[in-house]
Amino acid sequence: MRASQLFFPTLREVPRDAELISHQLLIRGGFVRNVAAGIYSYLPLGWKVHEKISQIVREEANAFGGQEVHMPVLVPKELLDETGRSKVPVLFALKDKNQREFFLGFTHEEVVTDIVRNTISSWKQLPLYLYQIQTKERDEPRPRGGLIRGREFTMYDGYSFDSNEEALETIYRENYRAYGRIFKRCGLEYLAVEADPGAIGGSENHEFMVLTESGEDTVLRCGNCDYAANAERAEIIASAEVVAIGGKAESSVVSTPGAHTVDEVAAFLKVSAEVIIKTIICVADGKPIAGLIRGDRELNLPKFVRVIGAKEVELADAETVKKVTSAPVGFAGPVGLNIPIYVDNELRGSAYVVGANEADAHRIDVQPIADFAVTAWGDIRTAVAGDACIRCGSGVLQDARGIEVGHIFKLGTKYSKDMSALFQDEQGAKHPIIMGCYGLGVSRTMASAIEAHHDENGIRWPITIAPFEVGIIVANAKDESQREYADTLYRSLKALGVDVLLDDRDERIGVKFKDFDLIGVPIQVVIGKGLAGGTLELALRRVKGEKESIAVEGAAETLAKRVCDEKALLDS
RNA sequence: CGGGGUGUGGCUCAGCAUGGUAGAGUACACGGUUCGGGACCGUGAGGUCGCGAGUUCGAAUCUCGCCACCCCGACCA
Repeated sequence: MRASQLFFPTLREVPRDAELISHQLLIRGGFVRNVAAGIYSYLPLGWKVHEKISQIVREEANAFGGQEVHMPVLVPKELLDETGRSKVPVLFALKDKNQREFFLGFTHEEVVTDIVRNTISSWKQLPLYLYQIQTKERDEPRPRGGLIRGREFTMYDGYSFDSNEEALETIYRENYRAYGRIFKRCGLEYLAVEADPGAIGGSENHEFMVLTESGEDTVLRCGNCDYAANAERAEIIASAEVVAIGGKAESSVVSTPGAHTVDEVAAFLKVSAEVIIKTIICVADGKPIAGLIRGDRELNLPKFVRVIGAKEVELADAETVKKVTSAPVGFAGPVGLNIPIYVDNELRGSAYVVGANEADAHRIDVQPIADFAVTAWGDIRTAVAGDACIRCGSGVLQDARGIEVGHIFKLGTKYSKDMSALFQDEQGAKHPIIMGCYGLGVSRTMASAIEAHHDENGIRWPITIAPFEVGIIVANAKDESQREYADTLYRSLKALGVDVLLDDRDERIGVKFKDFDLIGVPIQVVIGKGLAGGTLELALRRVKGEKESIAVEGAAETLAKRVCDEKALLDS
């Protein structure tokens, strides 16, 4: 491509509405343009990157026997009624001219299961793996960060169909490995972590996180074994035993005027947050309950739901808190509380500080069981760095930030049962097909790559997903010999299969450097004053400030080889 | 959905407190000078000041309502 012909409207300044670096650079580099909240158009450069990522995903899915299909964006309501998912809140809904109801596809389990149940009837037709790379529509409560979380985005979604658990295990591992290869080829450092399955259900599942400082998720991994989990999901080893009760000081109420938060209470009483207990009033399936955790910890709602066996748990509003504790928010405590009290495993000590259930007062020297009834103990707090590893017991968890770019699930028979997708075994007996689903955010991977690879001048695309592999800069567009040679080199590189951008614009060289750095051309060649002496300059975007000299003689071959070398660094 | 913020040529912003009919930089067009890291001079074109009411002789500016977008939280299949 010649830059003079290429539509890539770069921006000098940071767009006002873009906060995240990937969002800023995608817009500044002319990759995407915003249309509405969470909805973007891809311009030529953006689409090239998008398609390069898609192609890598496609190749890896095909490699384990995946077959590409393409399902519709419009999904009839009746199909989602079969699994009850027509009530999912993020659905975009619309009607056709006959008032028939449709949704815009947010994921395609029902659609693909419908295809399979109408075509598959025997164990001999399994296994089957179908996938698509398609636009998904979700009316997210809060789109954010450009391509990181959009309402319209591109997702790879794969679906496996098997007749037995072993086969599901096999295809699940195939996907697990393929995802690893995909992110590696895209030049991304990733981590597969155990995760909460959420409402999609199923048993085993893994999230694939791209590790970057700006990630919105916290992941924990063991320094000793290979355990890794989303911090939300990571389990915590229960304390060995309950400390014996007896001989402890009588609890008493002290005045703590204006101290609502743990920090304020800790400062006022001159104690550490570790000896303060947070009493968090929640509503579980309509009934108030209390969850007790250490002052410096976070209550983990998914864990809490499992411990108490409720369908749904949410934080109580201020009014409920007042009704239950007869005190304003900030002074709730377990002593004298007349609702079920669940206590985090960690709180096995004595002499805690808790709220006194009256304004501006806390109670000190409190011990669970001795001073209040414990409905049940449980793991209800969110794990943090420093906690012991649940798997090996000896390692300590370390934290990192990540962006969730993929999530794979063993679904089991959840959807096949709801939709009667059955197969007959060798004996002729009918069973629901065993399924798995595998999602990978293509557009989110694109943004994540920028989050992971950028500097103050712009994007540093890994060469495998860069919009161009090599960029040629003509230093002086008015120099006939430079222009002619650049054109020759450009044609030679194209003939060698190199994806090359020739900057033949009548611009000062500074403009060209800035644009190339901004859009992230990985290998940059300058045809300048050295041409007369038989040399060109070569710079790598990923290496800062270094230029090397290469010979004009065989330059195209030299560059083509460099492209291969750079790719090999990622593919090894 | 709760909290905060922002809407003024394509882009980034000033002007608003104390109303008098819109300005800079950049980008764009033309001319000239430049030419190895976003050049300089000159000329020119480009704006229903988010939308709608209201107050006023007069509203970008004051009042009320609405909308859009961004950030934090809730949520996130």
